[in-house]
Parts: sequence; C-alpha cells; structure tokens
Amino acid sequence: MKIATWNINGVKARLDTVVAWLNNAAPDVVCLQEIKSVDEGFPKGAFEDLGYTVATHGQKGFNGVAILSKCGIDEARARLPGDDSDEQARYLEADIAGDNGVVTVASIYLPNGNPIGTEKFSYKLAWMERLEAHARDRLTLEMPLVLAGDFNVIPEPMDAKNPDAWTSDALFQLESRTAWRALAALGFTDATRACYPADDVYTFWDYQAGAFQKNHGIRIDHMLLSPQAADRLAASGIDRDTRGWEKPSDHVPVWVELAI
DNA sequence: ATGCCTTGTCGCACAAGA
Repeated sequence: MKIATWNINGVKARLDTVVAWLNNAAPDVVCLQEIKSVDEGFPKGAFEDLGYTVATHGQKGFNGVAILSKCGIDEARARLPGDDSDEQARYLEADIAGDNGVVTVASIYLPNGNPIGTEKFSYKLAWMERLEAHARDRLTLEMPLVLAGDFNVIPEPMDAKNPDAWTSDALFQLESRTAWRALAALGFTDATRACYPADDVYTFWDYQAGAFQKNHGIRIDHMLLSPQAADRLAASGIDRDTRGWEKPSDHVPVWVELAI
C-alpha cells in the first residue's frame, strides 16, 4: 500500500496539479492538508472519478484536511481529541483495509505557531501535547498507524539548508523540537529519515526570494510509523520535482510503501 | 531591516502562511 501526504495550499487552486500527480504517482492513500475549503466545496467527484473514496474535514478559507483512498474507508474520525473548543480543521484519521490487514492513517496539519511569544505559539504547543496524548492512546492498540502530514517542525539542523535562518521561527524552536522528539519517542519511526539517514531532503521551499532555485528548503512534512507499520516499511520517497511544476504548492508530496 | 510570493476572502487591501 502506497501512502502519501501533501500540503497542497488550496484545493481549488491546485486541482489540476494534484490530479496530474495522482495519475503519475498512483498512491493508494493520500493525506491532504490546507485544502482551504469547506466540505461541500471540496471537488470530491474529480477524485472519485480516479477511483478514490474521499473523506474531508474542511473549514472556510483556511486549514482543512482530507484523505483519499483507493482501498475504501472503513471509518473516518475528524478532530483531535482533548479540546472541544478547538474549531480549527487540522486532524482527520481513517481506518483503511489492505490485502494484509488494517492501517489507521491520520492526515495532520499541525499549527505553524508564528510568531513565537504569542498565543499562536502556545496553541501550537498545546496542540502537540494533545497529539502526543492521542498517539499514546492509539499505540496501545498495537496496530499499524501512520501519522502523516505537515507537522510544521524542523526536527534537526540537518533538516534545513540554512538552519541559522530559522532560529527565531516557531518551526525550529527548542519547545517545538522537544515536543516532536517526545512524540517520536513513544515508538514511532520517522520514515523519511529512516530511509535517507544522511541526505539533504526537504519538503518545503518558500515561494519568496527564489528559495527553490537556491534549494533553501526545510523538512517539515513527515510520516511517523508505529512499530507495526514500521515493520512493513518497504520504501519511501519525496516527489521533489512537483515543486518545479507550473502553479506548484510550496510543499511537495512525501510517501511510503508499506507491505499491508 | 524589510520584503520577497501565493491563496482565499461578501476583496477593490488584508490575513495567514512558514
């Protein structure tokens, strides 16, 4: 089962690009972030025509996540537990059956948190605490689980072309990185880093100042695998070329191939 | 030091992104 994640920065602006990539990359399951659409406005039919079952958790104008699956969706659950007053659409998980078992896949759009020192940063950290608590719960099931999405965290200096440029950014704060590490330490495998332990691999390049041309990138889109998912990891990759396409997202797809 | 682009919005500039 090939599972991918991609922050598309607006589904309406990106529909043709996403469809072209789907035809090319042929993933079985896709987690999308920043759809920037309400559920009713999501172009479900365009994806159903390609054989995908579609689940969305949308919001007007900002945020919004979705999951596409060629293996159907047994059950989908929106919203991260732990704060009923949180109205931002940033979490959706789905149970998906493969040929050799069921996997739970989560599409995550973790808060950016900038600027630091504001309620946006404390919201990010609180959200990460809720994510850790939920992940802890799910891990007790001892089932294949994939946490996929835009985590808005640069885990290590090697995950940025120019780490010094990010020292005062929420993505690279010690608190953000510590929360990421605590989450991973529950027993997850960072699939990209496991497959590319020493390479400069990035998933985001800013639209501004020719960042992609200078390869001024950062790695902030991640796929965390529970032990039962990591045991079945066959391959992973980053579809960097999509950043050079016409009308690109500022993020690129990240994927894993699991024997499920 | 600042803005650099891009998207969506009851637009005719602005917020938010990272």
